[in-house]
Amino acid sequence: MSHTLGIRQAQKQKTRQALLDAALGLLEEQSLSSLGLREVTRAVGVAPTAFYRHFRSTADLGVALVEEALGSLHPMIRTTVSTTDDSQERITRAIELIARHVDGYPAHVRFIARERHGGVQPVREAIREQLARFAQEVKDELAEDPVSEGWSEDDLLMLAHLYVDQMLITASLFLEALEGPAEEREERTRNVAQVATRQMRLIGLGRHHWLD
Amino acid sequence: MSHTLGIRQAQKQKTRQALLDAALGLLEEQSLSSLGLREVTRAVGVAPTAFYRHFRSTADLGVALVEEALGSLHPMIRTTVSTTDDSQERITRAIELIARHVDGYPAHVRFIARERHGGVQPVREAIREQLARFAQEVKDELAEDPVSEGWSEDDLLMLAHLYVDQMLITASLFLEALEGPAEEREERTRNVAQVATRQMRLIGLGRHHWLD
DNA sequence: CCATGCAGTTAACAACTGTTCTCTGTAATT
DNA sequence: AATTACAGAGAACAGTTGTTAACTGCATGG
Repeated sequence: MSHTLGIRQAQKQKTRQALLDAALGLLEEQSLSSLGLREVTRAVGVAPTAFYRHFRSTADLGVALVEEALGSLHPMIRTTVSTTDDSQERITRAIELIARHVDGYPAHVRFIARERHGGVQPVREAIREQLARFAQEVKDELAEDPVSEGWSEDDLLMLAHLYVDQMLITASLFLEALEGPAEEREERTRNVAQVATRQMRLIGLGRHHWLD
Repeated sequence: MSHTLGIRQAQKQKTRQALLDAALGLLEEQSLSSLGLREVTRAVGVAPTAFYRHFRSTADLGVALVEEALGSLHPMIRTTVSTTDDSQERITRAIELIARHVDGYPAHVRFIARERHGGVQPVREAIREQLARFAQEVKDELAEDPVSEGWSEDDLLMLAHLYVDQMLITASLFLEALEGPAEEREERTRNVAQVATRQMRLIGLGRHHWLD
């Protein structure tokens, strides 16, 4: 059903993407609420007014960035949790997946971590919504596990939220490890991985003894 | 050793506090990186240049706010964790303590949650530092518990960080529950408390079976 | 092939920003 | 009582911001 969109719409989406990319870059050293529309267009090399052809405001652009960033996070979380029962190696692999994702999309991870509690209400809302959907999916994934037999829906959801939050915290810590001086970067990354792994293991233990 | 500071210095600290309070108020609907110095002085009713008598920049003010906000959070966390072994009632009481604190200092909680991953590096650093100190204290508190016998220092610290992060998440959720429309506020608050309590219980379970 | 639609431009606006310099009043020191 | 220190005021600066209007060129659909 996909129509090869004309040279016109193609160019439009190209500049739109350029605006998103430029914004994401500028947001490495500030938050969305201080991001100026002119700042973005200047970075792209386009007139300030062109901005309005794509977004109503920077808040609007922020919401679009949420879709993009959590769209890329989406498959990561699913595979992560589907491999996360309690076994040591599987947890290690899940943590590695997170680390790999942070390596691949650091700006996305930073954006979500920063704007989740940031100063722009519509963006917070969008992130909250997406994370709730993630938690729901994680819950469904958990429900299929034999370990979850006898669990109430509420308890499955509370564990799912615990997992999701834990993943975001871990991702943010990996990001911090990347940002510092390059010398001890590897050591810091290893340390984050080690701590996160053990926290996951502890949560997994709690999960197994939940129905006592 | 405390000298009754003169009428001069008293007035100075008064306006300084007024600047901090005004800033905290303005930060309810934006993040620090977009907070203007003029905006703050205007809210206090003081000349823009007066700002420089107290802070070098808004980032500097932000660091001062971290001290204030986490200074008020400090006793809460200590008492919270000292009452957090696994027993059901004690966990419930700890969660209530958090809820009470969020009720008492919502702006502080919002500020920390928002700027922890925010766009101003020195402020992020200050928060990171303070939270690391908290984790250290929690570790010391945990070490005295008989349940922690046989635990390595590293494992105690990783559990401490888990607790601290969990507290911040819970506090932020309580805040969100307060912010919405007043009608179902109580229900949302109860729900947050319930979920947080069970997550704490699960972590407590994992803690007890750590050495298997 | 021509008329229309629309992405992007140019110019201008009032309002705002951080920062500097100069000045004033008064509490504190001598 | 005279002098100093210093919190805060006032005015001015160059630069920035979001938004509006009228425009231009070109891909598109009739």
